[in-house]
Amino acid sequence: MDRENKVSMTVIRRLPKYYRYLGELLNKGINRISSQELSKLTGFTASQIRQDLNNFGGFGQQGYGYNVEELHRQLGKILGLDKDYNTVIAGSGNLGQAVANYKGFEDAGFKVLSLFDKNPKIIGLKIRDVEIRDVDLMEQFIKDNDVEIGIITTPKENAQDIANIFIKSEKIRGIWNFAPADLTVPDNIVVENVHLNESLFTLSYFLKNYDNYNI
Amino acid sequence: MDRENKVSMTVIRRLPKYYRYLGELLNKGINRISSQELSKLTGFTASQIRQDLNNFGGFGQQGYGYNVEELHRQLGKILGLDKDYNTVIAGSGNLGQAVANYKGFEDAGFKVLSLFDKNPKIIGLKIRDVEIRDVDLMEQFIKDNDVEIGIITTPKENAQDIANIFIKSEKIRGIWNFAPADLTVPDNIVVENVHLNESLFTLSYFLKNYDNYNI
DNA sequence: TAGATTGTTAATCGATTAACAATC
DNA sequence: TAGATTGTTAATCGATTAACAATC
Repeated sequence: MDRENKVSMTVIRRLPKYYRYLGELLNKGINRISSQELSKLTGFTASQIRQDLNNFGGFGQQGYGYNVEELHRQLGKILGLDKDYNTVIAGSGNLGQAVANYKGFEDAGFKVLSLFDKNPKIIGLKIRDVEIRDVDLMEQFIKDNDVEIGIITTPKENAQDIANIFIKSEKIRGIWNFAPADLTVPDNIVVENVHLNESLFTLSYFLKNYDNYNI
Repeated sequence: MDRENKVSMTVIRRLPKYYRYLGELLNKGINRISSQELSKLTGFTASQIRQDLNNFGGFGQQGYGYNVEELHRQLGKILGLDKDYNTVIAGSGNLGQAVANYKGFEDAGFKVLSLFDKNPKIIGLKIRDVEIRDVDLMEQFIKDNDVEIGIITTPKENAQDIANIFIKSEKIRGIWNFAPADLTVPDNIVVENVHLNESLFTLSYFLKNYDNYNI
């Protein structure tokens, strides 16, 4: 990683898509790809793809292109997918359970150690071997189990309180926030938001303004 | 809406956030806000906020700022939230159920008429008054009920097949896709993706490369 | 009126695209 | 070697920020 000039957010947000397509190519047994072919798959221009990748190093070879397996592994490393992460989920409703069940996450090295909730009716239940515990036990659990990532799937009213517990634990380095609220956290904690409302409203915008965008 | 020069994607993606904060201000009974105050809330610059809003018209007043209620309503209209939408959910696992249960969507005018699945064990169940039906009945259901939005919460293997049913129905105008796959659809259908993997991988990137970004 | 804040133009900054020499 | 395709520089395009006259 180049410490001098940090890579821009627009580039970083494209990396997971490259990674996904390279994984699919790998599964198909394809072991070589050019920026032009990758352009057809991803919809980004070949020029942009080469620019993006060269932020991290010269992974290609003139006249040949890129080795799929090599590039996939390199991108995985760049994205931090070469290690495992312990996570907990705060909020054990449908969304929390959906995240806990999502096979793709475990495959990528994200391990859900426990769910938490404040509803006594569901505390003690198990979701795919993972127990739902009382949220009052969460801070200690995080400390005891070296949990690095906290996932918030509570209603928005409780999101900041949960974030505060994460902060207080002094173990959580990243928060994956599904609540439609902007969290206040110290500088050393990374927050990634999944704001479903905002996504749906964008869809709705394009439905309404369709005529302006397609002809 | 200005038919001449269409508004850029970067602007559109900020609108839901404005809308959310204005809604919160409205609930607090605040009826006036300046671009500078809105800047403090949203994190966008005051200049950018004024630029963004002026894509759609002059909603403010010199020396005063913006009327919260008026701006909130205008943004709702711009985002197409001034009407209701009928939706169906294909894939009735945890994620589909989570979406069906999400109170905020119904409040915003998105009505889930039915869930669908191919698993006989869950067909017939009800999620909050909404029945899970056999996916084989989906196309006809969409036609019979004027469904405009199709939501895909199936595994990625089935996502394109579901999209094809949506297309075939000739009623669906927008697809909200939660499967980690890029769908192929005709030009007249809008697709909005929620790629949870990509979001999580971005978080993971920043955890790994934290040192380059803070200090 | 005086003060505040918009709407809008101009300047800057950053991201994308084009082009091509390097080289496998 | 000839052809293909990268890595990288330069040109273009678009988005953000700064500045300020207009005006409530």
